[in-house]
Amino acid sequence: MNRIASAYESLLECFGPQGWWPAETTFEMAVGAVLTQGTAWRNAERAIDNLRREGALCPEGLSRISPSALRKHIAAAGFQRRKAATLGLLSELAGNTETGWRALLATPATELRGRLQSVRGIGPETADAILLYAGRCPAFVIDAYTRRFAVRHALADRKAGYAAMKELFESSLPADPDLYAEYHALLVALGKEFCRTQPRCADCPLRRDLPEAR
DNA sequence: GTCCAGGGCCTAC
DNA sequence: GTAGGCCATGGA
Repeated sequence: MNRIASAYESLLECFGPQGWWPAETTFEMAVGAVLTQGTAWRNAERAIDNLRREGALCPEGLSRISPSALRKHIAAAGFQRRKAATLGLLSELAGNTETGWRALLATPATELRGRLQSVRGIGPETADAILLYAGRCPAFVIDAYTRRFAVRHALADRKAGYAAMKELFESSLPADPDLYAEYHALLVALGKEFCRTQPRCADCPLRRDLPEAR
C-alpha cells in the first residue's frame, strides 16, 4: 500500500467516517462550494441558512431573488459581489431549473468540469468539489487542507500546482468517488484539529505513519 | 488592531 | 508561467 492510501486508513481509524458533504441537495452542495471559497465554513453556513430561509437553495429560487437581495443574504460568506454573480451564473448554467441542474450533473465528467469552469468564479478546486460531491465523479479535491497535509508530510513539493497535486492523489488511490469524498472530509477534520493549531504537528495522529517535511 | 479562513481573477514581471 | 494584490466578512 502506498503512503497516501495508508494515510487514509490512519485518518479513518483516528477520526471515523465523516459522511460528507454537509448539504441536503446537490445544488446546495454546489452553492456551498462557491460560498466557502477563501472563507471559513462557519460563515458560508450562515449564508446558506439565509438562502434556505428565502427558498433560494434551488435554481428556480435563486434566479427569482434580486441581485441586491442575493448579495445581502450571502454577505456573511464574504466576497459577496463576486460570489453573488457566480451563483447567478451557476443557476443560469442549469437553465434556472432543477431538471436543468440534474441534466447538467448527468453530463460526462470531463465535459461537466469544463462547463463548470467556464463559469466566472468557479476554478479547478470548486469544480472538483461539485464534480465529486454533487456529481459523484472520481475527482480528488485539492484544497488548502489537502495541500498543507501533502506538503507537511513530504508527499508533494510545496511548489506543486493544482493539477500535479490532484494527479498525485488520484494515481495513488482507486478511482472511487466515495473514497475521495471521505478522504477529503478526513483531511479537513485533521486540518481543523491539528495542522492549524499545531504548526509543527507535535501531536499529529499521522506522525507514526508518515514522515514530516523538514 | 492584526491575521487568517475549505479560491479565483487579474496584472505585472 | 508565476508571484502578488485584490475581493469582504467574521472570529480568534
